[in-house]
Amino acid sequence: MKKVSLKDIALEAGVSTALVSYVLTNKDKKARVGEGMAKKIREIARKLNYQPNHIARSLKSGRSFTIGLIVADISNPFFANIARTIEDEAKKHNYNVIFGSSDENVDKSQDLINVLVNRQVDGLIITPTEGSEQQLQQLKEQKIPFVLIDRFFPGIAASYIAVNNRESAAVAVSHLIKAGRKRIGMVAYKTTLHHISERIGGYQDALQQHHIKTPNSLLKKARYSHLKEDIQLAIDQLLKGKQPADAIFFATNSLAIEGLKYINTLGIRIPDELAVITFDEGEALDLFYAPVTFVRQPILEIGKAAVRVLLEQIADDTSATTAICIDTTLVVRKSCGSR
Amino acid sequence: MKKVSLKDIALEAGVSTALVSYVLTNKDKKARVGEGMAKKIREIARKLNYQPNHIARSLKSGRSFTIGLIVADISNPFFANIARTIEDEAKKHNYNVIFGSSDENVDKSQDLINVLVNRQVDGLIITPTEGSEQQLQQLKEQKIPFVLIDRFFPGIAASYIAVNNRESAAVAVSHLIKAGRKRIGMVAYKTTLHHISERIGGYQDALQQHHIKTPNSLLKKARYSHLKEDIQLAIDQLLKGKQPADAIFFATNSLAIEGLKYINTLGIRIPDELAVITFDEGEALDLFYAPVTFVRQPILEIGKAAVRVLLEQIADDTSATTAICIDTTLVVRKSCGSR
DNA sequence: TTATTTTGCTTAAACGATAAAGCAATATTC
DNA sequence: GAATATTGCTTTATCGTTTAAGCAAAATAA
Repeated sequence: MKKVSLKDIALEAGVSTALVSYVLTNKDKKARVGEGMAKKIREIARKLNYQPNHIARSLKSGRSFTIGLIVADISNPFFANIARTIEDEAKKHNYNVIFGSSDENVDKSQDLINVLVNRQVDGLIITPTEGSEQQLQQLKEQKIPFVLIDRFFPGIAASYIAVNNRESAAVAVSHLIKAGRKRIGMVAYKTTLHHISERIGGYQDALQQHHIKTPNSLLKKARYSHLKEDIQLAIDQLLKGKQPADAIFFATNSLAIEGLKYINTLGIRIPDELAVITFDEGEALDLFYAPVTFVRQPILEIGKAAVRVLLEQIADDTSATTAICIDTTLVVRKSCGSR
Repeated sequence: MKKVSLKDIALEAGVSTALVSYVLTNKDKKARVGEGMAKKIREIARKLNYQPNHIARSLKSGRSFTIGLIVADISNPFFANIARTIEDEAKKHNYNVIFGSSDENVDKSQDLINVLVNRQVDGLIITPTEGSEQQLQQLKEQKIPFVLIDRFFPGIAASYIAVNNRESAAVAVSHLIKAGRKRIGMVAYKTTLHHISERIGGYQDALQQHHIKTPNSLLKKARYSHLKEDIQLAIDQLLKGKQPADAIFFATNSLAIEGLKYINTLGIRIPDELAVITFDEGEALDLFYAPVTFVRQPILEIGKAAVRVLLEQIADDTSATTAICIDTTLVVRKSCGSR
């Protein structure tokens, strides 16, 4: 059974396809289509179960009503949740989402951008990877609307939705300090990405503000590509010295989960022997025997804002950028001990 | 800066668009294009950074090289992981993925199918919701290729990728029995979906096989729409009677996590007071103080098989269906006690 | 040298939908 | 009754790409 097109309806009604198009896009009044004929066409369309061909429409209109979404990894709960809110929000505006995972890899990111742009997405929501500045620059030159989420490059004027990473990190670390911790370590990614630098900056701000001298050796960085090994090494180093850390601040979800898995195997009790605090939530952190205190990023807001800003940009067509910084909340639970 | 089209290249090279098309789709030999001209065209294309318009191509070819993916909820790790493998596998074949979440809701599912079909996806990978039989029937009538994952309807001839739910459940429950548990409860979804029925069937098979009389009251069903309340009630009922259950088999990931959260608040120790086993993995279950024994569904295989079968079906165009049943593995950890 | 083949390109139609412009026939105005 | 406006539809061009068909000019064969 072939797909039903305007032509089929036109044939059956004995009119031109133009007339059918006018009626089915509800321009029948404007196009002065006779009432009787309009009704007849609608009926035939229903009878044949006509479904407009979105591709043909896109070609004509130059708009695909599709958003491209590039995240680091769609199987990471943080991104999956963002993807979900973006999907929902997009659908409200009759947009669909094509997604891809960059794995924090510049080349994959470029590939994805190419593919999505070739597919004529109307705009992109991107979690940019380290070193992807030129890619964004190119998008700007091509006047393809895009919005960054989770991170951005201070040197590149682009719309983005982010949280106040520095303050949030400082609040988290201050919380550890107020809970009586003296030797606070941090585990971050080895990256130049701004959001991570800011979280590290916030960690250092808080220590300094409370006049806690902390050697640089308590700041550990793990490679994305060797997460497990690097985290284990980092934790070993943090905990096995003469003056072991009494608290660890994890820069993200995945770092915390991987870290806690290892800490579990070491038989170290949280929060008695070690306090733990992290960015991002996750069911794993809820279910942990000492539910982990964390910095909550408002995922729903981020997703909604990203879609809103992107659609504005698509509609506007000016190259003005919008930067949105959203506040986080510290959700205090058991993993930092008394308070 | 407008998008570069074949026309622009043709203009610059002083030839027709047809020639450019032949060259850039590497049909220059077949179409007897002069070597020099081919080279010239390729150079201009590179210089202008020509990117083919995928939409126009799709319109012409009738194929979009896009797969529609409908899952229950993309933010559920199980589906997010499947989505990831489908994305990767699709990309290998130059396909992209548009996704949507049905929330186990028939109407949303129908909406999604309509939207994706209108967008001319070449085929669909679907986690069908309860009551969506007609939707699938309609897809069959429209000759739109689709593959079901996770579940299927025994009454509908369709391609699907699933695991042997019944045996897997029986193996899980037998494991509990061998670990010395006598009163084994189960928490499932309240649904007629086949995979859940099968898991329940497997639970009952195992009990019967080991001649363990178990009242029906130990089988609990939670509504998807009222997960939290229903699970709490179920667990209360399972654990607070005169003869409380000494083990619980959760039919899925989400049930287990929600259940364990509540069990935690009750202060019940796993596995001493209660053994727990579940379908599906998850970081939360790894990080749990008694890492949870679970039935592992080979997500990678499922995703790959789904894409493979779908692409075969798209290529073949016969209405033959392929059903694939994959074995699971029981991953034994701490949550069922001694063994 | 003439006939035939090959080469290198162009023309034109098509995919399905949209929308401006055109054109009769009917209705309204003066 | 002639001039004008309105109605109801069709024609045609367009979006960007593909591809069969066509057509000169050049190369080869007879």
